[in-house]
Amino acid sequence: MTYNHTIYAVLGALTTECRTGYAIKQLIDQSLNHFWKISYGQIYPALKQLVTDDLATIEHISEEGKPQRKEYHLTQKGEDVLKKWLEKPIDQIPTEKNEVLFKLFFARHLPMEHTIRHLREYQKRLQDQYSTYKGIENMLLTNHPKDTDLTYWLITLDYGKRTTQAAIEWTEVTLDTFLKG
Amino acid sequence: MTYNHTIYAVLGALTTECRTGYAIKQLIDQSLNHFWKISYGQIYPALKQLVTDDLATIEHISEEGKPQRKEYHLTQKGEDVLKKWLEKPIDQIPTEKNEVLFKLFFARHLPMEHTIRHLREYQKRLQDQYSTYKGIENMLLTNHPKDTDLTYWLITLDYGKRTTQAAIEWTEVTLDTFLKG
DNA sequence: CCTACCATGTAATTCGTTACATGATTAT
DNA sequence: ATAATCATGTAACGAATTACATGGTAGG
Repeated sequence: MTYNHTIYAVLGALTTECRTGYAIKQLIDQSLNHFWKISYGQIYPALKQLVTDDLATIEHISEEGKPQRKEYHLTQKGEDVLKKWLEKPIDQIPTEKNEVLFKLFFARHLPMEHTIRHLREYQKRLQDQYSTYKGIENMLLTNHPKDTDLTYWLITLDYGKRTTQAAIEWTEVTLDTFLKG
Repeated sequence: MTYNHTIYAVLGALTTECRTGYAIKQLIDQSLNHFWKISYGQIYPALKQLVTDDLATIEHISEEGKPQRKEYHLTQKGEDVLKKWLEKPIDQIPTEKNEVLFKLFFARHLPMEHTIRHLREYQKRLQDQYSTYKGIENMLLTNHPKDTDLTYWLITLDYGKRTTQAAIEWTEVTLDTFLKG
């Protein structure tokens, strides 16, 4: 039996304190945002399937003064399925679809101003992204200094910082060649 | 009227000497491979739509001793639609889905060997990718020294090289922390 | 002969986003 | 009041991959 990435993402999220679909969405948005995205349209059907396939149990909870919610917990089978997948070698290096490079490539016979504008805009966004990473990093270091998970979180952040920094440097040298060359 | 990226990719390809669906696939696989992918299942329906919408003309060609083929040429309208899109600001910075970071994040309570294995495997692939970029670069510099398109090709290659190099460095420092720390 | 390459296409399936729909609670 | 947050879901749509199906030509 083979599952898709969404299932593993939800299984993974359920190894943390996240117990509801809502909380899973939050976790992934906040912690994995720069290398993984997910929508409610994926999460809720996935949770349903987990229960059907005995990978998780569901618990309906109605607490006084709180909205009704459904808490999910991994079963042994669920943990096994996740672990097995985590051990498996990585399939593909997926190609990121980069619209800037795409436009750059096909704009080679068009006026250079457009390209320069795109590059400046892209640079700005990359810089914002970099600032966001730094912000999260500082937040983590001051607010969660004991957490053992911290290391792993910082490692994925470091990846984002390094690749973003490299992309920023690319925009700099590329803008230089266009403006000076 | 708004089109999807596939349409623009095919329009863009038709600004080069590519005239058939087969040639378009080859161009994108060879030149845009590190930031764009496409399949025949996208190309042929797109070409059909281009003709329907008057963005391209079709020409059935039967040459002696050659397989039958269909040559497409951009119309003025096609060129206009492409140019207009190329000028438009970039929508989104899409999040690349990174399975290594994903597994790393969720494997934080699992034995470290798995993670180290994944990192080494990833590093190897990144190094291969980097070599490929260098290979293409050298090929371009020796074989197409006059081409004006060359600059743009080299620029997109440079992006790939820089971000890949940054990712390689990340694997190095991360492996270090796991092995020494 | 057989493999590689040139060439075109469709259908099924999977995957993901977006819009829609609902409703309780908390803080301002 | 009302906005923000917590909470759950479905339906429609769009996009992309994969498998399938076909057939010619060139070179070893």
